[in-house]
Amino acid sequence: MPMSDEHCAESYIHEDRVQEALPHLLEDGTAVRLAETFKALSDPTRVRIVSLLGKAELCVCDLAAALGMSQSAVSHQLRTLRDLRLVRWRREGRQIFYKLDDEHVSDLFYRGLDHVAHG
Amino acid sequence: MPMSDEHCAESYIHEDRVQEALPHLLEDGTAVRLAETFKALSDPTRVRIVSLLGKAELCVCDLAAALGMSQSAVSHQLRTLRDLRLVRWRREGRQIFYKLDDEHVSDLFYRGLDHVAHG
DNA sequence: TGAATGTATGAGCGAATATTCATATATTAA
DNA sequence: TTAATATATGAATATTCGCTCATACATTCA
Repeated sequence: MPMSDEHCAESYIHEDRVQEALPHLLEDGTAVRLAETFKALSDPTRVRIVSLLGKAELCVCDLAAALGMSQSAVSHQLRTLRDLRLVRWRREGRQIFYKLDDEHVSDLFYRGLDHVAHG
Repeated sequence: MPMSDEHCAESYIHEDRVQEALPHLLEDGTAVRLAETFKALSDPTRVRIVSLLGKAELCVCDLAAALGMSQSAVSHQLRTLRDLRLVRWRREGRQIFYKLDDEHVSDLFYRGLDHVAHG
């Protein structure tokens, strides 16, 4: 599949290398969903929230106090995490408890931490 | 360490739970660096670049052609990946070849893909 | 040297983001 | 019902982001 355009002089500069990699190029939809997943963890506040929720089920108020942030700010970030299914929640009276959705999330979290630490 | 403020009625609503989680709360600097790492993978274009560079060492021109994007756009994104040490590069003549920095990166990438697929 | 090629980068623009503030919703207690 | 508490949310704002365009830089070739 020659795909020449204005970028390279020839159709591909390194035809062989490209043909090897091209089958692994992510589809548009997959790339968007994967990027969204990482984006969920791309903010310091959300990462700190995840570091707590990986260890205990907490209500919004606990999180706000532990992080030293406003209830509103935390709530907004929890919404982001919720929308991307990184956290679960349950109501108990007037409080709502959050925890991580599954081990995929903490897996991802600790892999990233590994990279930061020994990278 | 009581840390009462305007968020909760008492110092903490769930003292025990918080004390369990608090030691794992990420330090500010760590949280920022971890978030930056995830942010590097939080864009569809960068994720697609990584999906290619995980399989072959490619020059900018190859990438641009494979992605159907401008050389400039790809170059800008590679800079982001470079700054965060997710990719390595080497010069060969007038071309510059990029590849993933280490397995931490592809590890992270495939973990995320797992979450998207079987999440 | 000068022209061509491959790559990097700064400015600028429209879109997305994180927080604050004010307010709405939901549950409990009086 | 009314007041209080816990949480959610919309609007506004400052910042960041991804791309385009134009151009600069680096290397090779003639």
